[in-house]
Amino acid sequence: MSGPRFEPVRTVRAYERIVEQVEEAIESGALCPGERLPSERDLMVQFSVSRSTVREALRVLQARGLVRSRPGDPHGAEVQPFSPAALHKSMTTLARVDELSLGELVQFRMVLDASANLLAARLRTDEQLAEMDAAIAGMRAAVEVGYDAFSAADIAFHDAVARASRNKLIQICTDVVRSIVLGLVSGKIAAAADREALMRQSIAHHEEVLAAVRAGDGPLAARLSRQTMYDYYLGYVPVDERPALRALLE
Amino acid sequence: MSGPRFEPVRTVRAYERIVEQVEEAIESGALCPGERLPSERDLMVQFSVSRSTVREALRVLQARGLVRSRPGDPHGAEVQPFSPAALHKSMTTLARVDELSLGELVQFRMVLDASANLLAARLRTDEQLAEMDAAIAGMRAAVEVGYDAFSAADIAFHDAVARASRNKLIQICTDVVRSIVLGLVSGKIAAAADREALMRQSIAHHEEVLAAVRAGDGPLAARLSRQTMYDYYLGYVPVDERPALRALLE
DNA sequence: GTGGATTTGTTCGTATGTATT
DNA sequence: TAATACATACGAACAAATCCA
Repeated sequence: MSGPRFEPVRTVRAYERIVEQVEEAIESGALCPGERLPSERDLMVQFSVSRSTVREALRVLQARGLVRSRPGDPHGAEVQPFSPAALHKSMTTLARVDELSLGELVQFRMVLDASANLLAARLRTDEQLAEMDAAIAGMRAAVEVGYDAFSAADIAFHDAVARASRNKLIQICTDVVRSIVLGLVSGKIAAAADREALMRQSIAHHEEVLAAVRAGDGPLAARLSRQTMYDYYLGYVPVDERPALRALLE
Repeated sequence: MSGPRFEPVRTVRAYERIVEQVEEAIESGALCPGERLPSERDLMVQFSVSRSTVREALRVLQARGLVRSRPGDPHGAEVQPFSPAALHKSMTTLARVDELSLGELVQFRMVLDASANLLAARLRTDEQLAEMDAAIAGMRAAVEVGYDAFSAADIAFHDAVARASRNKLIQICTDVVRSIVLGLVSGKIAAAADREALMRQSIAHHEEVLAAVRAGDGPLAARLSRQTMYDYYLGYVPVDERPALRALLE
């Protein structure tokens, strides 16, 4: 005796309904960054729930980076502009609990950076080219100063390339994965004995990459960027993971 | 009168301290998936905070996908195995609030899928090759059945390739970005008049890719996979975004 | 700058429905 | 079935932070 096909009911928490509604309002553009949510007391009236429930919803929204609330602020929680912080958080968690290896992370950086260079070689503006020039000049100047300054200039170069790719997803993922990788190895690099030689070699490689980008040769820029990153990080990647990295060098 | 350089104090919420401690316990491996947190009442004793504060912390941990709590469960919140759900959520949010275009998303899929194929061509096992064969057979069988079945088989193929790349980050990002793209266009594809022709063409392309992977020709597999995806999605990408896609076809 | 009003952060107590034993 | 322990949700209260007149 088959009656009407009923669907399983998942009881959804009160706070979750609030999260959904506010999320929808923000993602649809009804609420823009800088605008304010009603106060907690107003929200408990509008949703007809208790204050605790409102607060649990706000904590979730805050964890997702959509709003921020400060004690005593009479204007209510502020809608935040999108930031990759939440993305960064979950990817960092992934790296730790799922034991993402340095090899996998560097491999992913090679993929992203090569693609960014490939696209940048065809889509870059002269202004972006100038930014890359400036970044390499910064790297050169920073060799004497120290690793932190060098790393900052290096980041500026890769950021300029990522922007020139005109793909926001590549930009953001580049940023997130890079900071995770640097968190794992920057200490070791800073302490390396041959640090200065590594820097000089890296600069030379970056100049080759930039020349290819300037010439509009995407495939060459991509290949050189992979090689550059490979050479730079190889020493910190466990031996048994190196073949996988080499597989990207074709 | 410059005194000692004091640093600004950021008052950190009580619930945030709880989140940090539990997060650290989970990410360090002290708490493993399947294990249970103490009950809310025990937690309020251990952290010497109120029930509401404990609950706000649990909501945040739940939003990050680290734990899950059910009403009435006498064992307390359960530590969850990592799932890309949180990653998926934040990337979907990014796509909506930052107005990620379909072109950018498809471009990113092309980058990921090409890299996965490049690596798979060199690292795949015979078993994974068989999985890809089976997936393509499934696609062929599904042409008569309908778009949903076809899409499922298509996903199975790309998943097999991603797994064969042996890079978890590529696997997860592939999964996340694909589901976002499909959410945007699957309705249009299912309703397309020339749907069946598209499917048959897609199958032929997938067979070429697989042949390259089987032959161990990574660069060829990568190039063909880019072309396959380009052809499949081109019709749904706005005209002004198409040049950026073509830039990946070298 | 001061004070008062308002808001968030946090606590406590209570009631209710649910899952386990 | 009953007992127990749990999560969910509510409401009142106080302290600390913020804003505005």
